Amino acid sequence: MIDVRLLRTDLDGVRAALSRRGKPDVLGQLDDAVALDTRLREITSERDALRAEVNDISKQVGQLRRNQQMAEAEEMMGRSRAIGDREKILQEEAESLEEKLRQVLLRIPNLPHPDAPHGKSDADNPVLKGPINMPATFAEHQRVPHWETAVALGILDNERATKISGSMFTMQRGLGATLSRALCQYALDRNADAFEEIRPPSLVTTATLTATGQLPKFADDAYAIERDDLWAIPTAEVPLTSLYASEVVEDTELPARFMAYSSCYRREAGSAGRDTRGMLRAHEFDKVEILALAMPEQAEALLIELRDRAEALIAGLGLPYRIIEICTGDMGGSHHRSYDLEVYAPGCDSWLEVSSVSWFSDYQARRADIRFKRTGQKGTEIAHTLNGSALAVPRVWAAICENFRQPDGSVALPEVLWPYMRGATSISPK
RNA sequence: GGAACGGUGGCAGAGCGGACAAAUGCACCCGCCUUGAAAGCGGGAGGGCCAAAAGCCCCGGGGGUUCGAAUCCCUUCCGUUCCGCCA
Repeated sequence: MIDVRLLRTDLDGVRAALSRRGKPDVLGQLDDAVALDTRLREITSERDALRAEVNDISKQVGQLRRNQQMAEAEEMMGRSRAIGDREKILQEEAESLEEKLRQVLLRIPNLPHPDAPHGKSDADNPVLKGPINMPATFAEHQRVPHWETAVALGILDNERATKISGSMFTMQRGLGATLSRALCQYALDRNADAFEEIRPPSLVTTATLTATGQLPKFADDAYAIERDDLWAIPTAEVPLTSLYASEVVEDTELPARFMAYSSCYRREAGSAGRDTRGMLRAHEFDKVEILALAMPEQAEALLIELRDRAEALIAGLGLPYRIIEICTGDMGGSHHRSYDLEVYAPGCDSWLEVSSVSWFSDYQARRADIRFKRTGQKGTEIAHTLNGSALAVPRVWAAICENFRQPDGSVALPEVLWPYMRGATSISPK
C-alpha cells in the first residue's frame, strides 16, 4: 500500500512515478484517494474537537458529583449528551470514508524504482546478463519436448493426474517424482547458510492474502475455501511475508532471512488452453522461495544477493539461462524493482521463467503492518520486503529433461543432484 | 464439537465505572557512586493520527450501556486446561 502522506506532500512525484507503469486508470484512482483523504481529515479534526469537549465535561461532572452539586452536574450531562450525538454522526461518516479510502489505496500499485527500465510490455524487458551456458547449436536429440521424453521414460503421468484432479494438474512418477523432491532439497540446502527454513501453512486468511497484494484485485487467480474463509497460497511468499505481520521487529534482527518449500496453487484463470502440455503451467506445483525482511538501506544489496543466489542454483545445474530486468510496464503491482531468471528449453524452443526476484519497498509491509524499531530512537518505521523464487520445480524439471536428453532417450542428471537421487545419475527407460 | 478459565506496555503482572497511558517487578537508556563492574541512589522511556502545538485514539477485534468504560453487557477471534473425536 502506498503511503497516504506521500499523496499530500508529493502528489506530482507520485503521479509521475505511477504513470511510468502505463496504466491510465491508476491516475484516476490517485485523484479519488486525494479527495477522500482531504475530506477525511476535515471530518476527523471536527470530530476530535467534539470529543475533547465531551472529555472535558465528563471530568467536570465527576468533580461536581463529588461536591454533591447534583443540579449543576445534571445540566452538564445534558450538554454532553447533545455534543455526543453530533460526534456520533461525524464518527460514522469518518468510518465510511476511511473504508472507502482503504479500498482505493489497496488497488493503487507500488511506485517503480527510479532506475527500473521504462517500457510498455514484456517485449521491452532488457536482458541484463546472458545467455550463459548456451551452446552454439543444440543436437537433434535435445530438440524433443520434455513431455514426450518424460512420458516415454515413465516419469510423467499427466493423463492420470487429469483423471484424478482435472486438467492442468501434473503428476511425476518414479525417479521423476524423486527429481522434483531433489530439486527442492538442493535449493534449500544451498541457501541454508543464511536463511532460516520455514514450513508454513498452505492455507491462509483473507488478511494474509491481502498483505502481499493478491487481494483484492486478483481474487480470481487464487483458490478459495469459502466455507472456512481460507485461501490456498499461490506461493510461499504469502505466509513468509506475513510471518511478522502487525509486529514491531528490533533493528538488530534485520535483515531477517527465510526460505520455504511449499506447494503453490494457482487457478490460472486467464490462461485456459495455454501451455497445457507437460510441466510448464499447472494448478499445483512445488517451489522453494527465499525472502528477506529489511531496513530500507539494506534492501538494494539484498535484492542483488537474492538474484545472485537464484542464479547460482541454475548455474549449478548447468542449464542455459539469462537474466532479464522487468520494465515498468510489465512489473507486478506490488513490485518496486524486479528481475526474472529464464532457462532455455531446447525441446520447446522457448525461454522459461524459473525465478522472479523482487523488491517491494514498504508496499507489502505497510499492508501487513510490519514495522521495525531503531535502537535508541523513538517511534517505528515500516520495513521493506524482498523475495525471490530460489527454484520453481516444474520448469527446471522440464529444462533438465530437454537439455540433458541423450541420443538414446535417457536423461543425464546434473551432478549436484546425485546426492538426492538414491544413487541414480541418469534416468533411463525401464 | 462440549465445558471452564483467561487475553492489559518488550516480558511478567495489578487495576474491575471518574485524577488510568495505566501500579509494581524484570529487562532497557542516561547520570551519580566505583580503579572497573555489580549492588545502591537519582532520572528517563509505550504505540498511532496531525506539518506541528493543542487535541484525539489505542488495555485481543467488533458492537452496546453511560455525562464518563481497561473496568459493566453482548458478540467474535485467539490461548490454556479438561472431555469427545481423529490422522
